[in-house]
Amino acid sequence: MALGRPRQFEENHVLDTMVRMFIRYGFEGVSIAAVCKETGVSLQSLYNTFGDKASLYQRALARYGETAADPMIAELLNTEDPIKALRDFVKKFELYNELPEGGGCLFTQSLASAVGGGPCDGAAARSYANRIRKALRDRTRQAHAAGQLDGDPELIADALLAASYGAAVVGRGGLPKAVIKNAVKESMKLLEPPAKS
Amino acid sequence: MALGRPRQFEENHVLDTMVRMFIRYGFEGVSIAAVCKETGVSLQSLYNTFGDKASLYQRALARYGETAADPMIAELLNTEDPIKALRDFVKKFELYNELPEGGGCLFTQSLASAVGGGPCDGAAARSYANRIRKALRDRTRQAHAAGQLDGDPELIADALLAASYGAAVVGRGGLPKAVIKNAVKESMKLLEPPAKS
DNA sequence: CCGTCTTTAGATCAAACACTCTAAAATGAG
DNA sequence: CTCATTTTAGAGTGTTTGATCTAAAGACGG
Repeated sequence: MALGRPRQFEENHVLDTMVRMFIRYGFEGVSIAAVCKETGVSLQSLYNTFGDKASLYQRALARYGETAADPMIAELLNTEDPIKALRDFVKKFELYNELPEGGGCLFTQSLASAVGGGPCDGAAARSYANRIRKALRDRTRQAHAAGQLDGDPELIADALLAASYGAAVVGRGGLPKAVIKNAVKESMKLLEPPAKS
Repeated sequence: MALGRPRQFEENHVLDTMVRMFIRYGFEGVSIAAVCKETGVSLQSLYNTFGDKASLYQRALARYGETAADPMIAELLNTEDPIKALRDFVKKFELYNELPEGGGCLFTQSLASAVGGGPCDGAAARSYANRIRKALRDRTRQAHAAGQLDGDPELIADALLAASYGAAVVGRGGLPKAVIKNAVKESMKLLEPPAKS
């Protein structure tokens, strides 16, 4: 049977552009017309491909998870030395000091502004948060078992999770760069080995 | 001379309602018509009193600072024992676990979603962040001088500042309550006295 | 009661919004 | 080529938006 006219755009490329726009302007701040102009995709094609605006936002969230969160989780889980994995995770907070204009973390924004039951529900961001949390717990438990970590692994994991959202807000908000730098230093203190007795 | 017809609303009461609405729905998610319906104030009166929507948002930010941030800063600065002041500050993070539906911190939301140069610029939230930061530094320095604090006071102050934004996001986003609880416990560890040698 | 000033209420406006419709363009199958 | 199928382009839908305009309502000084 006939396949019809082929698409003139790449789905993932369009999604990446939408991710950037949603991060910069938020769900309500991005109009469908603006997406068309920015991506060059026609209005009807957008609706054919992604459905309505809420679905479009969900697709962007999923794409952001694949391109931004998944690699981070993978690195956190795959680095052999658990304490090194955790320190690398924390070190990355400093990237929020180098955000381009309008840059940031889409999940953090979604969590911070999601209205319950609204069109841009934060369920996707919450799901990823729990995955990251689980990964952090795995690694802190391993580091603890290896004698590399002082204190309760689960407490430390949650402290790092919360700190990551804090860094995202501080960086996006344009607070002094020393804030993240210093917060990273203090988070690193949570990842020090037990004092020798 | 004549004073004209007196107002049928209290400015601060209207602002408080708008603060609640902006926290819940965000800048773009609140329509002027919705504000009129919610506050009972007529459209023209809103424009006469507050100006356009951007000014209205700025007024709401200012009001939020007066009612929410100022008392917190005051308590942080006025509690005699510096280490107690800091611990009370951190303990309050747990309030983000008890947010009403659609509740949250307007400053955190503003920092996380402010678009540069847009109508809802994050300057007010940034200004308050710096005030809180300064207050935290003052108190950590005092605690350090009093021998109540181990580690660099400025680093600890920034770690607490970032942690507070993280807690706001975690609470608003509806992550498990253990996250904030555990993050608070770990933040408290930064506020422990030096080990006796 | 009489002006004068201010606040109200409601109609109104142009622009932007999410979304749909219609028809032309572009491909593969037969 | 011809047909079936899909994507495209662009006009057009009704609604909502932020903001303005006009006129009535309300309170004070005289």
